[in-house]
Amino acid sequence: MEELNDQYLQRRKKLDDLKAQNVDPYPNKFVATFNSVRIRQQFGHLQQEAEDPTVVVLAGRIMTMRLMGKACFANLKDASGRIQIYVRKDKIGETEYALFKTLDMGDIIGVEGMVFCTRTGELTIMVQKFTLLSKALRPLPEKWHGLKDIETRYRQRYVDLIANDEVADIFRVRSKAIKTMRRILDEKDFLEVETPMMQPLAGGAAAKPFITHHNALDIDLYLRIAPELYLKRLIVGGLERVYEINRNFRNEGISTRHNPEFTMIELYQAYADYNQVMDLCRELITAVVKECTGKLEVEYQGNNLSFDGDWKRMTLLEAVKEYAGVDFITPKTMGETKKIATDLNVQFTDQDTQYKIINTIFEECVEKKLVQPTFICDYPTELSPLAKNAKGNPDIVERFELFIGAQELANAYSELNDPLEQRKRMEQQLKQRERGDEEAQMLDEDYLRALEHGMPPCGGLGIGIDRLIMVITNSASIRDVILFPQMRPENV
RNA sequence: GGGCCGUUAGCUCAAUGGUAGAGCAGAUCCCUCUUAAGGAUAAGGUUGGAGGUUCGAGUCCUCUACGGCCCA
Repeated sequence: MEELNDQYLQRRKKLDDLKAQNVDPYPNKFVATFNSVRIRQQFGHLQQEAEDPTVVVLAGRIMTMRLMGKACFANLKDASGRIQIYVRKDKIGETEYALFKTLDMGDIIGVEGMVFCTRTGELTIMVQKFTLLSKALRPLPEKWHGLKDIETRYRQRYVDLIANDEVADIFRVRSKAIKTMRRILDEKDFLEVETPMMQPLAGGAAAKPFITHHNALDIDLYLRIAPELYLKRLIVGGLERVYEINRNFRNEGISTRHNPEFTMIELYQAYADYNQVMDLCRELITAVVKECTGKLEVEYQGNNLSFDGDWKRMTLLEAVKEYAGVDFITPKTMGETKKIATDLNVQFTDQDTQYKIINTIFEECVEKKLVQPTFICDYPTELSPLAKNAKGNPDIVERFELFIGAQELANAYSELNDPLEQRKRMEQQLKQRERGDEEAQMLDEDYLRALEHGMPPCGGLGIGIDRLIMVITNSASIRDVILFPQMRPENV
């Protein structure tokens, strides 16, 4: 434990004094009849200096105190907002008032009293009785500037939430966004399911997994990088429409847009293809934007994003042509491709295929320009081992990714349901893995067995929830939309 | 992994290489419509850590920890 400062010691002394006076500083419960927002709703009409005889009871944390001799104004904060209280010696009596004066900012109290409106027009509770509900031993951050230090804000999110009112708003939006998606999918008869987080094979995406160990079984398990292969097993099983909202884990770097654990919604719809999934994707995101912001325009990091109407749709090669200025629609030789990449300062290895290099050009030169919602379609087969080929074109799959604010937000395809083709693709992946590509996928025999039982045609979609929340809350860093982002451990 | 920036009182921030300061919070006192309440007094620091240069280091150098931003 760090060294105790003067303020901590002061509060410890007050705590001891309270106990000596038989005041319980941590009582078991308190029944409130109101919260701050309901008080505003019910009594907001009160004119200046008017009062209402209704007795209200509410609880909250003392955020500010203005002590004036025999009377004190304070502000309480609860989950719904802040409300002013007014405590007067002549109303609560000498002993109680003396006790009130020993309270500190940060203490949690319950109050009972009547609502009135001050001369300056602020709705206030005239306290008749108060109860200490929890003594705070640590001081609050600066009341005007709040808690600014980014490291402390992430490490001690509880202090961040107490001191900076707008932080909770982000997480209310997050909750609302997820509820909206659930509601829409439930209306469409999707079944919400839970599939393993610990998997014997980490499949469904190109990413490095975390490894853990099960002692009783004495086997290594991977934290999942995606739920895809399990959800599609459920499609084989006949559930037809399933979705899961949960964490994925990827053992990669941490940045403003990557957290090792992040939240995805994945959904699969039997008998649909990627075009239908594209409509569903747009419907979901549009509804979330509308529900959370009230409009279809969003200000994101200096750009005005419009979610109204149809969203731009282009193929990968069209996007590379338009935004990187290089035309791969007319076929190029490998030599030409490498020269173009070199000219664009895009790095590649000798083992990279042509499409791999084009994809890298896309990632480096195009993604950052995809600010407005844009569907990129028709990905190369070799980079999409779980997606179904476009009709009559073995090089291209029916797949799209959605980009918003220069970030990949969603990924979807018509799911590959040909078990023999899938085996071939997984064997190719395995070869790449053996050549040292750590992100190439593993061969999952049980998944192939499932496909051999017959999976209906199916469209699948994954949406990165954290990034979606970043967009609708105009957050620059993924850490601002994750309550407890991953940090290097501190020395406490 | 590389580059740049940051780390000073509980919090928010100052301080040409020359006595580490302010506001808020805390303490004591005054104050019954304040709201960043006000007034008075006193107190609060191993300047992230370890070395080095210097008569003298918060400031310059090296290493290191943590964080931020950018690049890979």
